[in-house]
Amino acid sequence: MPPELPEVESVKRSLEEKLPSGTRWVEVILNRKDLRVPFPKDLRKKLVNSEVLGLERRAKYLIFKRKEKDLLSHLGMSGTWRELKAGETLKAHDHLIFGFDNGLRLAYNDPRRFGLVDWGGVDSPWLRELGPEPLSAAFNPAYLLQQMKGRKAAVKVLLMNAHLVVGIGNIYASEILFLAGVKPARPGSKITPTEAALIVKHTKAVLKKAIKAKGSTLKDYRMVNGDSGKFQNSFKVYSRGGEKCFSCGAAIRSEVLGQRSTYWCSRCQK
DNA sequence: AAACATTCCTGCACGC
DNA sequence: TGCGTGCAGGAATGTT
Repeated sequence: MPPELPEVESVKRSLEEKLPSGTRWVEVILNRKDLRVPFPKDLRKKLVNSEVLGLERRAKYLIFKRKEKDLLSHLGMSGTWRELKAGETLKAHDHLIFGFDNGLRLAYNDPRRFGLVDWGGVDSPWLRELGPEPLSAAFNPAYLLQQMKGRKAAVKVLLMNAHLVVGIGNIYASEILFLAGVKPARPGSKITPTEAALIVKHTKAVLKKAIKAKGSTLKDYRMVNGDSGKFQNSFKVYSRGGEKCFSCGAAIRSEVLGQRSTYWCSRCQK
């Protein structure tokens, strides 16, 4: 459930309140042996009695920092971490349970199992090859323009490429390009310096707004306490195929691009 | 019942 | 030629 950057960031923040630095694992229960990849064999042994030093987010990964190896969690398409209330019975697809010495109990639920839980810090294979964070100074117009140069892939597909920039998925890619006034199918090589600057500006703006709204809940995504995000109420184009553009009134178009449904206004976006 | 918020892998085409 | 890179397509899976 928390697929894109704002959702993972919101999960991280909601979890931080409940997991102060120094909290220790006291319970680790595996209800199956794998998600997208196998759980580490020694997960229980290595976690129990160790401390959570803090939580971090890199791209769409949630990181439990420890003195020992860090623990990574990726939520795939349908993963959630939720707090288990006292006496709460487990649900279908509660694959992993963590208990902590402050009484917090967490369940990782993931029907489709595209998520993963594995060891790994910033230098791990999971994180090593990733591009810059979109909210960092490294993601700037000059960088984006250079990355777009000579590439014939659609700008939307490139924006969703984690080697180029992380954290942008199918929802926010459409939203960003609408605000930037750029058609999603435009080849990267055709992006002008002015457009690159607009894309960078609106990427940062939309992601920040979405984080403030605690992400977008389409169906599964929830924060640790079960709350929904609110940013879905602010979508300008995503999931609005056939509806009127809020800016110009034209019908929002929808087409599959790079195997993902894509939404845009053919009048506002060039 | 086709679609789905993600990522990784394969295979082909192109260019040096 | 051979190699590296970019890009398209497919797969993993359960739910609605």
